[in-house]
Formats: sequence, structure tokens, C-alpha cells
Amino acid sequence: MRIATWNVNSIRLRLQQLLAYLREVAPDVLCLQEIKSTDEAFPRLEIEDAGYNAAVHGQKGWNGVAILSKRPIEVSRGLPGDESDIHARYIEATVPNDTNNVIRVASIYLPNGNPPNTDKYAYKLDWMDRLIAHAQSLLTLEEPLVIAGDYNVIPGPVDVYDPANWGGDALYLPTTRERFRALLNLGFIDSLRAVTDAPGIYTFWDYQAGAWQRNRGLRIDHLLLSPMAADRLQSVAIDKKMRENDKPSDHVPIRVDLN
DNA sequence: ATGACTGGCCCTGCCAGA
Repeated sequence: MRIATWNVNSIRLRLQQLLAYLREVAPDVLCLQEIKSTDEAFPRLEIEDAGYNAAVHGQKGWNGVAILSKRPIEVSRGLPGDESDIHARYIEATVPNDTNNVIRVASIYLPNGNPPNTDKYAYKLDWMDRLIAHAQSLLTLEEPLVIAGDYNVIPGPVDVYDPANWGGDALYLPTTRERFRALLNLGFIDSLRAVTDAPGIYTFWDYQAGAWQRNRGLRIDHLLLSPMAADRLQSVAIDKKMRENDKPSDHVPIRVDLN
């Protein structure tokens, strides 16, 4: 089973690239973030014509997440733990697999949190605490579980082109990385790091200052695997060539193959 | 070099992103 995640940075503007990706890479499940669309404006028909079911948790103007799946899925929307949180950043689904059990997949758009020392950063930390609590409860189900998406977390110095300049950023602050490690310490693995220790592997390059051309990137899009999902891990790939498209997203897809 | 880009919305300068 192939599970991919991609921050599209506007589903409508990126629709043709998305449809090409579905044709060429053919993921069984694709998690999307920053669709920047309401549920009503989501291009559901085009995606269904491509052979996918679409579960959407949208919002006008910004945020918004979705899960596309070849097979029918059961869906829940929103991250538990704060009824007042109106950002559309979390959607979760169970997907039947070949052997008649399920894989659970979450598509997350973790808050950016910049600038630090503001309520935006407090919201990020609170959201991470809620994600840790929810992930802990999901692990008790003893299912294969993949938490995929834009984490807005640079896990370590090898995951950013210039770590010395990122010390004060919400994506790289010690408190941010501590919470990411707390999530891993529940028993998840960072799938990319299960297959390589190589530095300089990125999933995001800023639109500004020729970041792509100069390979000034960040590794902030992750697929975290529960123990039962990790046992099935076959391979990990980053679809870096998507950054060469005309009008690209600033993120590229990353995916895993599970047996 | 206090720079730089992109997308959506309030339809046009501003907010948000990372």
C-alpha cells in the first residue's frame, strides 16, 4: 500500500499537477494540506473521475486538509482536545487493506508558530500536545497507523540547509523539537530516518531568494509510523521533481510503500 | 541588502506562510 502526503498550497491552483501525480505515482492514499478551499469549492468531481474517494476538512482562505483514497474510507475531522480551535488542520480515516483489516491514516497541517513569543507559538505547542495525546489514544487500538503531513518541524540540524540561522525559528526551537521527540517516543518512527541517515534531504524550498536553485531547503513533511505500520515499511521516496513544475507548490510529496 | 515569492480575499493592499 502506497501512502503519500503533499502540502499543495491551494488545491484549485494545483489541480492539474495533482491529477498528473495521481496518474503517475498512483498512491493508494494521498494526504493533502493547505488546500485553501471550502468543502464546497473542493474539486471533488475531477478527483473522483481520477478514481479516488475524497474526504475533505476545508476552510475558507487558508489551512484545510484532505485524504484521497482509491478505496472507500471512514472519516473523522478535527483534532480532539480544544472545542474552540476553528482551524481545519486534522482529518483521519480508516482504509481497508488487502487482508481485510484496516490501516488508519491521519493528514495533519501542524501550525507554523512563527513568530515565537506570541500566541501563534503557544497555539503550535498546544496543538502538538493535543496531537501527542490523541496519537497515544490511537496506539491503544493496535492498528497500523500513519500520521502524515506538514509538521512544520525540522527534526534536527541535518534537516535544514543552515541550522545556525534557524535557532530562533518556531520550526526549529528546542521546545518544538522536544515535542516532536515526545511524539516519536510514544513508539512512532520517522519513516525517512528509518531508511537513511543522509543529511540534506528536504521536502520544502521557499519561493523566495532562489531557495530551490540554491538547494536551501527544509525537511518538514513527515510520515510517522506506528509499530505495526513500521513493521510493513518497504521504502520511502520524495517526489522532488514536483518542485520543477511550472507554478509549483513550495512543498513536494513524500511517500511510503507498506506491504 | 531592512531585499527577494506566492496565494487568497476584504478585489487590492494586506495577511499568512516558513
